[in-house]
Amino acid sequence: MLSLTCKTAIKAVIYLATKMETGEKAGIREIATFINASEHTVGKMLQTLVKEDVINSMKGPNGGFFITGKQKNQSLLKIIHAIDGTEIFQQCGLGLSKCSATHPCPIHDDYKIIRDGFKNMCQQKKISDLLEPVNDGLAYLMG
Amino acid sequence: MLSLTCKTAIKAVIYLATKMETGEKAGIREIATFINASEHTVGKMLQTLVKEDVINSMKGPNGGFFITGKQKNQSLLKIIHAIDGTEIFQQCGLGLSKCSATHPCPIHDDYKIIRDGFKNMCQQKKISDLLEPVNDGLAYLMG
DNA sequence: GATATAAAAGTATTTAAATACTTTTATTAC
DNA sequence: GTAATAAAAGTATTTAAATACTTTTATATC
Repeated sequence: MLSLTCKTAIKAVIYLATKMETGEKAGIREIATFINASEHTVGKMLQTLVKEDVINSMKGPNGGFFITGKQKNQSLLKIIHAIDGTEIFQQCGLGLSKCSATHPCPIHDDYKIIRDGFKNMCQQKKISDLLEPVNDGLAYLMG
Repeated sequence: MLSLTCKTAIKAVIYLATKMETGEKAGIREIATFINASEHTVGKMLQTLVKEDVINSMKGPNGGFFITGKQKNQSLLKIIHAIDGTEIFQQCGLGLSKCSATHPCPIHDDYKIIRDGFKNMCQQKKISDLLEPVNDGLAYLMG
């Protein structure tokens, strides 16, 4: 459902959030290493997140990417929309282009329940929620 | 989550099931047209479904693809496993290769609930269940 | 058994996502 | 203001899925 880049984005933002406490910025290479992803993919993806105001960046020496306290309260959905677009939770389970309640595919209602459940979960989970288990060593961003 | 080919496969099998009543076989072109998919993709995909005993085929004049009454009682999951493999409902929501209860990603538990719910739905739905609304003109395989 | 039909099988191309590379721009420190 | 640093931006390549094309095999009909 989510693209690989989107999953990478979520991990990168959580990583930035773990750095927030110390006020440190993180560079592309550092982030890519920590979440075990391609530097190039991470670089491009971070650019998008900056444009969409999910995170911030500074160029130059001591520059890098960082996140504010306000941004830490953003939901997972915000990241997903920034990377994979806003249509992602509308799509038909069988790929019909115009699937709807009045022109449903055979699994329309059942799939909608699952898809909406996933969307709700992503809407409720804030970056700050996901950060805690990582900080406590109870959850991981790689491996 | 499911590949495009897998969604095509599900629609193709439902279409074959609608033909079962009359005992007719359906050719690649007919199926592809009815579910609005590429003939080539459909051809290859049907070969896989035959190998995996999800459907049957006969070569030669009056040949084509067909499904038996027993096969009509197969679950969606059977089709999904045949096309996308059996690992598909094990995968981590953030793409970690070794995500587990003892080495979880930050959304492990929440994602597992969604993923297991989807799997259960696919396990419970039989081809025969999905066929009915299509036969009754209440659900569609294209559009 | 020759012919026609339709799937099976094998190979090639296209497409979109992911990854890689290069150049430009902004910022800091000296 | 020069040099160094790091992101931004633009372009190119790789990869895997999807799609397309070609040849072979099995079956039915005459």
